[in-house]
This record gives sequence, C-alpha cells and structure tokens, in this order.
Amino acid sequence: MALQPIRGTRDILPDESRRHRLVTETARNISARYGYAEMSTPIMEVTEVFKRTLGDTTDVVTKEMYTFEDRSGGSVTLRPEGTAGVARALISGGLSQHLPLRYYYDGPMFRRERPQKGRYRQFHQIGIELLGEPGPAADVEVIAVGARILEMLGLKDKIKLEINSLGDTESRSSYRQVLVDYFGDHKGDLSEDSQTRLRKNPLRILDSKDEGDRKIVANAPVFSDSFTAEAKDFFAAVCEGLDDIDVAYTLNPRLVRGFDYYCLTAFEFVTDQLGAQGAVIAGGRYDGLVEVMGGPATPGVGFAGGIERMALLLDEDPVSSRPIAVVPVSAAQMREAIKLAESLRRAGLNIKLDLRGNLKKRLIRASRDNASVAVLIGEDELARGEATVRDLDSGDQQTVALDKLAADLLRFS
RNA sequence: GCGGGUGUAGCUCAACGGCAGAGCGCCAGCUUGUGGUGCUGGAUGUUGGGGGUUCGAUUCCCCUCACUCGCCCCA
Repeated sequence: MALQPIRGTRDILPDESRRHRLVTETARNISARYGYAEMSTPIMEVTEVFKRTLGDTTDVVTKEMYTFEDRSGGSVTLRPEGTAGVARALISGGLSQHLPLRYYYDGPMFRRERPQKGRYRQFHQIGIELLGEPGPAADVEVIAVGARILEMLGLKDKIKLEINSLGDTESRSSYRQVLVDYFGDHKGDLSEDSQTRLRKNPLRILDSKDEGDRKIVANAPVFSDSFTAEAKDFFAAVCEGLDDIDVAYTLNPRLVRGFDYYCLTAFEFVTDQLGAQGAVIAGGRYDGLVEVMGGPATPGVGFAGGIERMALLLDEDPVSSRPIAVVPVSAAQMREAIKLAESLRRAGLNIKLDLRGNLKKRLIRASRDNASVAVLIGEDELARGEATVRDLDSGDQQTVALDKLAADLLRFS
C-alpha cells in the first residue's frame, strides 16, 4: 500500500495553504492593530506544562496528548494548545516585569482525537493572550479582536458570539458544589456520559446534548445565582463594554470551558456549518494560570481559533497573484531567457520560466499557471533588442524594447 | 474511546456474482514562432490491503487500514 500521512494529519497543498495564509495574515494584522505582537513558543514542552494547567481530569490531558519519553528520560509532550506555552514563556523569560503584555501566535497543535471534519490530530490555531490586565476592559478588547478577525474574513454571517461568566474562583467553587448536589439528586436520570461528568467535570453536564439531560439541566441552578457581587459586576461591565463597541453577542448560561484554568468570562464564536465542530474561536479569562505554573499571580485573557475551521468557512479561494511567463521561442534563446527572467525578478516582478519545453508547451503551461502575459524572445526579437509581449487574456501582442520591458510589464501587475 | 456510512483510473462516479467503464483531467496530432475554444487519436487500474465462500468476487462474508458522519471532547 502506498505510504500515507499519519491518521489525522494532512498535507496542506497550495490551494489550501493560501486559505490558511489568508486566515493567519488577517489574524496577525488585526491583532497588530490592537497592539498584539507575534511570538511563538516551542511545539514541544515538558509534559508538566500541560498537565498542571489544563487539569488532570480533562480528556485532553488524560487521553489525547502525544506524550513520549525523550532520550534523556524526561517526559515531553507535543503541545495540545497554545496558552500554557505562553504562560510558561512568561515565567521562563521573566517577562512579568513588563506587564501588561499582548501576544499573537499561530502554529500547529496536536491532539489524538478521532478525526472529523474540521478536527484533525495535527491542527492549526491562531491565538492571542493579554497578560497582566485584571479589568473587564481587557476581556472586551480580546473579544473584539476575535470579532474583527472574523468580520475581516467575511464570516460575520456564519458565526455568532456566545458569552458567559464562570464566576471568580470563589463563586465557581460554590457553584460547582450546588451543581453537584443538584445533579446528584437526579443521578439516576442522567445519561451515562453525564454520570461520569458528574465525577470529573460537573459543569460539562450543562452542555450535554442528551435530551434527557437537557430536561434536567433546564431546571438546574445557573451560574449567576452563585456569583459574588464582584463577579456579577465584572460580567456586567464586559457586556456593557461589548455593547459600547457594537460587538453583538448572546448570553449562553450553559457555556462552559474545557480547561480548568478558565474563570470569569468565557466566550465562543460558533457556527452551525461545520457539523459537530461548532467552535471557531473560543477563549476566556484565566487569572490563576500563571500562578499554578509557579509564576507570580498574573491575570490573563485570551482566545484560540481553529485555522482549518476558519479556512473551511471561507467562501471563495483567495486569489493568488498572476505570474508573467518568459518564453524563449527556441532552445537557442534559453540563456537569454534566464538572464531576462532574472533581471525582471530583480525588478520585483513575478516571473515564471519553464526550464524546458518548446514554444507551444511553454504557452500551454503559461495559461495553465494563470499567467497574465507571455514575454516571447526569439531570434528576431533578440536581433532587434526587443521582446514580444503577449497579453494572454486578450491575445493582443506588441513588441517592446528590452530596456523598457520591466516598466511596460507593470501595467499587468 | 463508542456507534453508523464509504473505499473502483489523477479527480467525480458507473458496472445483476460472469470480458472493469464514462465524464473531466492527462498525452499526442490537426497547427515546424503562439496558449485558452473545437475536432481526431492515445495512455492509465494490484477495484485500499489480507483472508474466506464460489466454477467464477468490484459485487457476498470476516479481518485490517483509510476517509467520512454522529457521540465524546474541543479550536
């Protein structure tokens, strides 16, 4: 059997690559407008980095990480997400001296899940992190960046924003207890999945798709009942801030986050067009994270977005720039063609030069490559110090002096 | 990890258990200094892999791999 890529990994060929690039460039540019500077952390980290931060009971940590022993004996893990690495970098680099910090990143992440549409074992995320800002304005800013990226990508109509508050640490643990008590009373009626959730992550039951569960959930106590006054005010301020800058959202009291480090604001930009994979960009506040990793207590907010998911939602292929084909009429002009191509490239033009083939084949390839113009040089042209410039869309052609060629070709780019 | 569906040419897909096909694409010619449209001709398959039933398997059965949909989880 022919060699295949590892399950859940894929080759990203040029067409798809362009889509990915459009996503990352848009995200990077929009983030930069808000002051987020690009950084990147290693793809591998010491396993502890993820184990400590994501939560020992989450599926990602218990079943989905690519963890292996390094030759020196230490346990190493391919990153399943980006935030933990940034937090680790903050600590390792002593960056907390310079708070607040705004970072943008993109790159591959790895989770050993069952592949599905928009879900791969090696997938790619963009993300931003705002560290050292405790106030609700920070949450608003981060959400705005996400909203604006999606807008710029033309995805506004396909995606809606849902937000919720998980309460501060204090509210969260009291709510958790209230919830465990409530669901404990209905344990017999819960689905099998939810019974294990009750043990591992009771908040998740709120998000269950099981119909029976939903009935029980409908009457379950909600987060806000357990909020401290501070948590309540904080969430109100976030909502108000979003209203002020016209970021539309809906409240979803059942919105929960997967990783333990989240608190207060949680948000998801969701779509119904990717089957079971609804979340396109998701994030929230994670005030306890840096401290859990052994650093100074540092508030943080951020999000991660799935590049494949955004690329899948893009309506049309991003246009790629059209090359100009340099075409020697016969093999005798090949050396001149190489020299010409080189000088045009140095003038900033996008030149396609086939390394072999006759005139006919070269022109076929030129139109296949979507070239806008073919620059033909044959014996006659060279004798006069000219080239024939053929517009491949209209078929019109004219001769142009070689020393004016670069300037003339600009009208096609 | 659990459940369902699908694997046939480069791509999209046909073929009652009986000679593996079509469209697109590709190659060549019509056209020896001119592509895209047109016409003519041509090449291409271990039917995902392995095993079984059968005189005979692309077709039926089992295993396996991959893809896909849902669950779980998540971006």
